[in-house]
Amino acid sequence: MSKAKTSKNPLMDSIIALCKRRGFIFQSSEIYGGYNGFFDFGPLGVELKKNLKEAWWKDMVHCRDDIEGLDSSIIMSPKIWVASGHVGGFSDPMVDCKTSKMRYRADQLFFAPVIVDGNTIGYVSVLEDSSMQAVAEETADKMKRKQGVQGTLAPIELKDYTEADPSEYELIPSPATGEPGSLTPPRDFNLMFETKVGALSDSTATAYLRPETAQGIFANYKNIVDTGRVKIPFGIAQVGKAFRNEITPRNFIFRSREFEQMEMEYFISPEADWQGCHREWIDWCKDWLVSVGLPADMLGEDVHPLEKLSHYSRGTTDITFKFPFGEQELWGIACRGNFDLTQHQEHSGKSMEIFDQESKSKFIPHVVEPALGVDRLLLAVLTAAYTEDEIGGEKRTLMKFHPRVAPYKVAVFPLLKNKPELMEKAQDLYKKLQRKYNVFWDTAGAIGRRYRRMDEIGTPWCVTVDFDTLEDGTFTLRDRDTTEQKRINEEELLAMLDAQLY
RNA sequence: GCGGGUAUAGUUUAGUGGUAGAACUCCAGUCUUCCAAACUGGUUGCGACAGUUCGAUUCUGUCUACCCGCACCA
Repeated sequence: MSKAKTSKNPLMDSIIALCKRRGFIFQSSEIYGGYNGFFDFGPLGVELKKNLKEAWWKDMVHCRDDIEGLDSSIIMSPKIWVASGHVGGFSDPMVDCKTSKMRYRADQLFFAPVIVDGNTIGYVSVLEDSSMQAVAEETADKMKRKQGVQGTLAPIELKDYTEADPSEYELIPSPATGEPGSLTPPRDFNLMFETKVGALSDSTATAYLRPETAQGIFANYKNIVDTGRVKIPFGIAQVGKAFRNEITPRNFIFRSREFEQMEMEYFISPEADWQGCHREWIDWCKDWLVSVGLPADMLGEDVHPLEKLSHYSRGTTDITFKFPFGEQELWGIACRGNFDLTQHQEHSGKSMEIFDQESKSKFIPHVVEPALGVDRLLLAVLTAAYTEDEIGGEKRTLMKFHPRVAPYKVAVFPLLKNKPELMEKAQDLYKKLQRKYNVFWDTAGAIGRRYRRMDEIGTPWCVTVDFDTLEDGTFTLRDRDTTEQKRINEEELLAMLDAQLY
C-alpha cells in the first residue's frame, strides 16, 4: 500500500530536492531519462560554484606570492598518461566470483597449482596477505591428503590472477567457496575516458580525457620555471574539469564521472622538511574550508596507512567532512616525492631539474599536492548550510551560506508593488547595487514570502524599500540567520556589504 | 558489476483496462505598510520503448534513472 521511499537519508533527500527546486543542481540529460554520473548546475548552482572557485583562486594564487596559476588543456599527449602511470596503473583488472558474488582485484588474488611428483592435482587460491604463503601451503597439503595422493609436494609458487593462463581460469578455486569454476576472467575497468584525435581513427589517434589536472601542471612545470617567475619553494595552481569512468557513481555529486578539481602542486627542495610542509598545507586547507563556511567540527583528518599509499605517494592525509552519508574524503594532501617529474624526465628526455640559487644546487624538486574536488566542496557547503528552524511557529528552510559564497548577496524589494514611488526607489537601489554584487529583485507576493524565498537560496540580506524610505532615505535591512530587521541608510548598507564581502 | 526496492505535476500524493484528481509551489490579476495572508484565474504529470488488447498510466517484457546493501573507488 504505502510506497513511501525507503531512503534512509532524509537529510540527503531534502538537500537534493532543494537543489532541484531552487535551481542549484539538475540531473544531466533529465529530459532523456537522466545519465548516470553526470550533473548540470543551474542558475544558483553555477553562482555558488563560481564563488567557491574564485575564493580558492584568490586565496591560493592572488594572495600568495609563491603560487602561480595555470590552465592546461583537458586533452593532452597520451604520452603524459603513460609517464604518469595512468595508462597502465589506472586500469585495475577485476575478478568476480559468480557463485558468491564477491569481487576481487585480480592483482590481489593469488593462486598456485598444487603439483605432486610432476602431476597437477588442483589449484589453491588466496587473497593478498602477509600469511598467504603459509595458508596456501597448508591448503595444498590438505588437498594432497584428501585426495590420498602419494609423493612429494612441489613448492607452492604463488602468482597473481592477472598472470593466469586463460586455460586456468576454470580450474582456480574461488577464495570464497573453495570450489573452482566460478571465477570470471580478469576484466578491465579502465577509469580513463578514451577519445580519438584527428581524422584517423586508428590506435595511434587514441587520446584520453584527463583524470586529474595535476599532470597538466607537471607537464608545464618546465615552462613556468623557464619564464623565471619562480624560485623554490613555489606552487602552481589549476582549476579544471577532470573525468573518470567510475564503476559506480553514488551519493549525488560526491562521486561523478565528470567533475572539477582545484589542485596545486607545491615544489620543494629534496632536502626540505617535507613532513613539516605537509602539515602546514593541511592546516592551511582546513582554515580555508572554515573561511568558506564549513564548521571546524565537521572536518576531520584521515592519515593513510603506509601500506595503502598510492604508487606515487610518500604520505597522504585526507581532510574529511561529515557528509550526510558518512565521513568522507574532501581534500587530499599528498606528498608525491619527485615521482611525477622524474617520470616525465625519463619519458620526455627533457631535464626537470631546477637550479636553486640559495643552495647553489640542482635537483628535481619534490611536491606536496593539495587536491580538492569542487563538486565535493559544493556538496559539503550545501550540507553545512542546510538548516531547518521555526519562525513564529512556522517551519522555515534556509541555507546558511557564508556571505562570501552565497549565490546572491542581497535582495531588494519594494514593500508594495502597486505603489510606483516605492517601485522606482527600489529599482534605483537595485541598479546601484547590481554594479557591484549579484542582487535579487523580487516584487511578487507578500513581503514575508519574499523573505522566505531568499532564505531558501541562502541570500544573506534583504533590503526593503517602504514609505519611510521616501521620507528619510532609510531601508529595512533583514538578516537571513536571525531574521532581525533594522533601519539603515544607503551609506551604511554599502559599508556593511563592503565589510562582509571580502 | 551483483542482490533488493522504487518510478503519476516543481514537491507531497489519490486513482483507473476506456488517456487522471488534490494540496502546496509557480505564474497573472485584485488587494495588501515587514516573515510562506485572502480572493479569482492559469500552466504543468502517468520515466522510455516494445508486447497483449478494440483500447494500456493500469497487465507482461526490455531499458533507463533513483534509493538501500555488497563489491569497487589508481
